[in-house]
Amino acid sequence: MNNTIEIDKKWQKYWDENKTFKAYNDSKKDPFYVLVEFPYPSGAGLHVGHVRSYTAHDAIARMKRLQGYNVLFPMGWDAFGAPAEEYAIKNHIHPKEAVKKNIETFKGQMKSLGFSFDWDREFSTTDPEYYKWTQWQFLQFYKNGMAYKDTIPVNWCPKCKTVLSNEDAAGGVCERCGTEVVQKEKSQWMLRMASYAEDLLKGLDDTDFADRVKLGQINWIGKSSGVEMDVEIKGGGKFSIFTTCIETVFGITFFVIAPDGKLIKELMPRVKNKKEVEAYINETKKKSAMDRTELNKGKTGVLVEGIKAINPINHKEVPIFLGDFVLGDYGTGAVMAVPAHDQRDYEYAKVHNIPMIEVIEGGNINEKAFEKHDYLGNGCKLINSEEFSGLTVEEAKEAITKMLEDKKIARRVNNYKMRDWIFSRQRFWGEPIPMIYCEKCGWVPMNEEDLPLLLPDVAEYEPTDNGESPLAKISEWINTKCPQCGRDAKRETDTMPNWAGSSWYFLRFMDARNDKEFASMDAMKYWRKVDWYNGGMEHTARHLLYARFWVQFLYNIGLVPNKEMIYKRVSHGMVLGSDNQKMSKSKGNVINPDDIVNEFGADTLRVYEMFMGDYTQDAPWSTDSLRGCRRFLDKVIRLKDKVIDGKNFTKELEPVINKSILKVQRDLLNLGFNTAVSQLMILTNAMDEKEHITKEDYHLLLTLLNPIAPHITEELNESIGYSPICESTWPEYDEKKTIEQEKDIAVQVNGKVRATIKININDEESVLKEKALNEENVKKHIEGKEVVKIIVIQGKIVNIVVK
RNA sequence: GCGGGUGUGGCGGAAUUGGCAGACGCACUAGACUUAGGAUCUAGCGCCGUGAGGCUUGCAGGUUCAACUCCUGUCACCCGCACCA
Repeated sequence: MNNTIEIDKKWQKYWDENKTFKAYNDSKKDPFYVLVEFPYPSGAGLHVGHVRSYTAHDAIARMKRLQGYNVLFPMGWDAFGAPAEEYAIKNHIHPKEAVKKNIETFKGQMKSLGFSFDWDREFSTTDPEYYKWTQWQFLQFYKNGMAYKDTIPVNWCPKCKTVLSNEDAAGGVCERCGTEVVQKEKSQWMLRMASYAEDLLKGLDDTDFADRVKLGQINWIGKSSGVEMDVEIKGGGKFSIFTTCIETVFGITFFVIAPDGKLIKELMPRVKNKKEVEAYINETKKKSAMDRTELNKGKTGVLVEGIKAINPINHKEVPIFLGDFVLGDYGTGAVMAVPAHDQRDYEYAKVHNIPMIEVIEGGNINEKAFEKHDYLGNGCKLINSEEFSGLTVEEAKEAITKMLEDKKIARRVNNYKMRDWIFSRQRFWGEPIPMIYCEKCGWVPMNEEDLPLLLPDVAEYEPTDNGESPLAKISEWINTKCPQCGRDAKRETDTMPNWAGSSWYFLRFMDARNDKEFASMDAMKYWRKVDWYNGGMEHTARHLLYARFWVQFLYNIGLVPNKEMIYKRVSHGMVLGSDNQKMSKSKGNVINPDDIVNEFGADTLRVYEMFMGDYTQDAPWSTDSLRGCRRFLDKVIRLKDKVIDGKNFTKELEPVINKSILKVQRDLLNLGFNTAVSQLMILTNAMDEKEHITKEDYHLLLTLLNPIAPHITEELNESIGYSPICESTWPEYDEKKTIEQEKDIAVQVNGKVRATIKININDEESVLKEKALNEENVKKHIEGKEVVKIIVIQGKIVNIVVK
């Protein structure tokens, strides 16, 4: 059949014209919301990797519709961001033109693959009708004290000329261009995400994310429970440290404070070796995050002369050091150092010749001890710790904490690695932050009714070296009036990060055309939440965390019905090149889905990508295997020649038919797409073995295959005179009929298969024993031996144990 | 270093509660039909062995009538996080 493309087009048109996949907000049916991450519409077009996850969820959506659900399966565009902007800089056109063109390409490709998206809900994050609400939500953050401006050392990418969030600069390297990130002091808009750390952790209990996704979130939040303890400075003043090992407090031989923290600034007047200390502080500033972690593992630092701390537990005088392994923005920016029992402290002490005090038995002061790293939790006992000596680590932890708490010099606290969200970008192509700076009133939010604050049309989009957005050059845009006092004022020129628009788009899909609210509470209450959300593993730390934070905030101010609006999160594996490497232009191993669709048809590509392997694992591309899937579809087409009239299933096919219904519907909901296809092949083969099959047999096969291969199945189904599958229902299976009456089972002697016997499912145990013992080969193997026992598992196996 | 994951034929991969390991497909081999075959059909296809049979799920043990599956130890590879106190 070489009119595959025509068939594809015919049914795509049919679905479009009949609005087959429209989701209704006023339906009496049960809702089911399937979401695939909306793509960034790049110039490269759709990737075969997109096809994998979209087909998988398209199949789920299609089956769920046939099963009577009101399915919401939307698609849109996450179109703010650097690539469109870079394209615009190069070609001197407005990024929105590039975005428009790319969206057209993507959409055309998606339609050619027959994805059952409800296109009536389509939008782009760059639409003013959409980003109006992103800006509006920012104002809610601001008005609730959740957005603030702060001057902090931030990650700065010298190439992209913009600030990056901690998440974007993971590993000390710019996420986008790979350039080493440097630290720069800048005034930035921040969202108080750190204050949601505990809620984001707890909220995971109300979700059904895949384990690896949950772990990704937990790791990123990075909770650690410990004690914050006040330390007096000799001659007045004090500071606090954070530790998770308070039981080692008698082993303190020095303290280390962060060179980039506030504490050293406060102490500076009392420091005797100011020059040395200042030099070290400056040195640290110059170091990028990279230097400070990867390259420079050695423990640099300097003694702070003239200042001594007092160990609160035994009042011993202890020196204070500066060391860049202590971070200014984590914990209190100061640590107690117990070199006898901590790897880092040990290394530092060695470099700076600081004595060590052993306080836990068995925690030898040598490098080997740290390899074991196991004094915790194995009942080791304290020594050299006054009245606490002899207690186990666990007991001492509690007892010392209690004692310090009672004396009011320590508190139990939790610390989190996750920081506040740096929300400013010095780029053109993002949502303008709707804030105005007035000399008299300070930062003032725009009036909500003046939103959206549109991006202006300008000629140049280049970011500037001084760290200002290109918007800063457009004076007619910047200059405005203060909404509060009416005086001359200036707009914020920074824009929002790429993650803003994607933090709430799934809510907008629930009510995409609402021009009064970002989404109505009624619509959100009807859909409840995203039942099933698919996206790449690379987004589990950032996007998912941002989105959950955003939603939790909206929930707390009463704007969404649930604290978690995403229930299940699954992740697909990558489609690799046939050389088992990540697809890339430079490697020349890229497969363009358009080429495949044009040569083999959309259904072949869909079936292949479902069949290629475990959905959650990476899988290499194989054009040979793809051809095999085309052959499978050809076989389904040829099967039509065997169809004769008949309203019932062929009797002998009933077991495999019922089994297939069960397996396909179960597998589609358990990410078992490859085994669902395999079962459909088995069913096809079983039908193919028959001289004739009934129309009903054939219709059943086509219905089960329809979610994965929707075009060809509709065409064949129509050709035997049935009404469209997309308007009919999913078949029911009969549990009883899935069981075969007769089957072959194995007979083992001492666990080794020696024969197979034909049995009836109702055969008694004694009958099975008799049948087994009558087999020639079985007789041979038990001859002259004593039969100890015979294990019979009904309908499965017989095992004869002999001695 | 910490955390997680994965190891099954030539390849992609199957295997509810332990119950015939290798489903399904690819590649390959032989044959049929053919002017032709990248079509279709038939048969074969884990390894060793002519055979009976033996061996086989990274490796080594253990539990069991029975282990890819459970337990202990171990190796290899991959992916996150990483001076977070």
